[in-house]
Amino acid sequence: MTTLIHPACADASIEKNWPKGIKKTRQRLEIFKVLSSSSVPLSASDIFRQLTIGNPNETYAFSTVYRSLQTFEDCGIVAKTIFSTEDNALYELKSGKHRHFAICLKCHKKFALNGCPIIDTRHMLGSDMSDFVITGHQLEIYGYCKDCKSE
Amino acid sequence: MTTLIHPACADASIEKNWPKGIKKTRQRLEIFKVLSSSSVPLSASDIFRQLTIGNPNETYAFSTVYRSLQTFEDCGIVAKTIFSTEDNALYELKSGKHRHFAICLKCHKKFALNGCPIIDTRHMLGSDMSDFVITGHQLEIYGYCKDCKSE
DNA sequence: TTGGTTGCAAAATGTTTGCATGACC
DNA sequence: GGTCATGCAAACATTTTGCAACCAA
Repeated sequence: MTTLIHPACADASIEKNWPKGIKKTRQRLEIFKVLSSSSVPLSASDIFRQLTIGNPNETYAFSTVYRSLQTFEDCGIVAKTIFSTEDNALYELKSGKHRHFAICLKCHKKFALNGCPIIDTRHMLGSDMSDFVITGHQLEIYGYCKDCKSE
Repeated sequence: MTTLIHPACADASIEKNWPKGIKKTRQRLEIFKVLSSSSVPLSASDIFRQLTIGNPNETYAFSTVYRSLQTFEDCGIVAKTIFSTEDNALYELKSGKHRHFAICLKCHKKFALNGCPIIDTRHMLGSDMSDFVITGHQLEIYGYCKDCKSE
């Protein structure tokens, strides 16, 4: 269990994006790396699997994954989402611009969409809801992907 | 455990909307009634609670609630949704027009929105996804409601 | 009557927590 | 060295399943 210069530490984006005030542990660095290398949101099990596969001689606990993700979320660098097609939470690094996904109802694969439709969300709130403060929104598009639509 | 003319059976909307081919049991009728009397999606526990409170001398099983909801969903009269602010599934009767909700991030109350923004979802799919077949979408608006925004 | 439905209990799944050990700063 | 994070196991919440008894059609 080496604590020398860990490969993950060499990554410039980690140095730059690491939240202030939280310890840089081997586990958190690895989880961050897994997240940053994925183009779609991952479940805790996805992450755990990648950790153990990628580092067969290290040990990881599921609770560490959950706690690290929670910490990252509290720091504002990770977004937790529950899609309607899954029954568990998925996590992704927050990038500057938020994204939406098209999700296949059969294979559950997710496809990042081009940007975000300019929705006049204000307009949707009735006059009786003029005091609701909008901070964000989530949009998911459902359907069938290329591989599943023919079946 | 009377099986005479049950109050729920007298309700015209149930007679009219009941899916063909599934048995009309006391439990299913009561669950349908709970769903149809709510303006927001309900969890299985919500429904179970209302069943046992509303009918103290009847017995209900949690599994019956889940199985009935699954049956209703299969028949196409109930929609199951998992909102990102909760970690469990919510159920509602499908009305003709689909709805969206504004959800308070603090108290998790849901407010039905006025209709649906006309989103050009097709436009969001890149040219590489021209063979994705869109069947629906889900939109949630997040923020803080009147009672929570000041805190 | 008969197959579908229920209640109960137990299992499966995803997530959280308590606590002693261990690692970062 | 002191504090915070980890690993492990156990708790927890939600949902699913097996099975015998029961009920609607």
